[in-house]
Amino acid sequence: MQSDQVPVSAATVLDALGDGNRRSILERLVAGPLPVGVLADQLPISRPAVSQHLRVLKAADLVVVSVVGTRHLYRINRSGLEAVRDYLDRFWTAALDNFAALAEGEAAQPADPQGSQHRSA
Amino acid sequence: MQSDQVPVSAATVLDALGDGNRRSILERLVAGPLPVGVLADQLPISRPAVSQHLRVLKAADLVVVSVVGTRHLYRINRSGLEAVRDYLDRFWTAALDNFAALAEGEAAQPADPQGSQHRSA
DNA sequence: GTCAACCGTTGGTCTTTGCTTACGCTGATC
DNA sequence: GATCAGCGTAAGCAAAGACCAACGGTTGAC
Repeated sequence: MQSDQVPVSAATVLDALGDGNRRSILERLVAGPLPVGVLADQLPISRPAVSQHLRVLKAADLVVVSVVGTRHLYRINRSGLEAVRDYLDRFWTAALDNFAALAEGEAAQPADPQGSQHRSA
Repeated sequence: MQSDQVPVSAATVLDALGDGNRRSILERLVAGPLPVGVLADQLPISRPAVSQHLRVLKAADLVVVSVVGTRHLYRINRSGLEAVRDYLDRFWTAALDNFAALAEGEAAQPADPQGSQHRSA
């Protein structure tokens, strides 16, 4: 019910993508739909653990499931990816604006020795 | 040394973005560069906690710091965002290919009652 | 030189969360 | 109807990590 009308929040998707095993699951699903048991065989965790990760990924609209008999085929979904892309684009454009504003500020008063000398601690 | 030549891995960036407080920090920095103390005042966590989060964000190339006297001004950086965009684009195109391949398969043998009836658990 | 402001780091505590074992349910097969 | 394959869920436990207080270091002001 939450996979079509209401888009998931970017926070939910990023929390889902914040785990290495969940990213591994998605990378396996890139090659094509897979059932839970096959995913568990390809990962160093048990099948219930995979099932729990898939629940998180499904809540984030990153995967969809097709029930075929007793097999649950999971497949990558684009809805979750859209939410992240939009979220990141906000920072992207904002970083551009910040950089432009900073360049203007430095052009206005170019005398800033320390600010322009060291860039990383 | 890691902020320019060698791009950070998408895993590092996604792990960094997997925390709500770190995302809040980035959202504050969208409006412009801020020192650590001001960030801590705007967030429900202490200043050392903010400092630790900033260390993670800096390792992920999501922020850069400009030292001005005793003040450390943090600003959003695009390098980390690029890594995530590239990573997500892999899934994006792969999901498209999967969908195309699946459509071909269904067109080849459209007789699949259960597979097309229930789509979500 | 002295003091204050600002920040990074460390040690320790506690919450979060990821994993496994055990169990129950559904659908296919005979 | 009985049996088996394939999953999801709940409970308990261990590892990860997020948090704070205290400390030390550096810079600027006087």
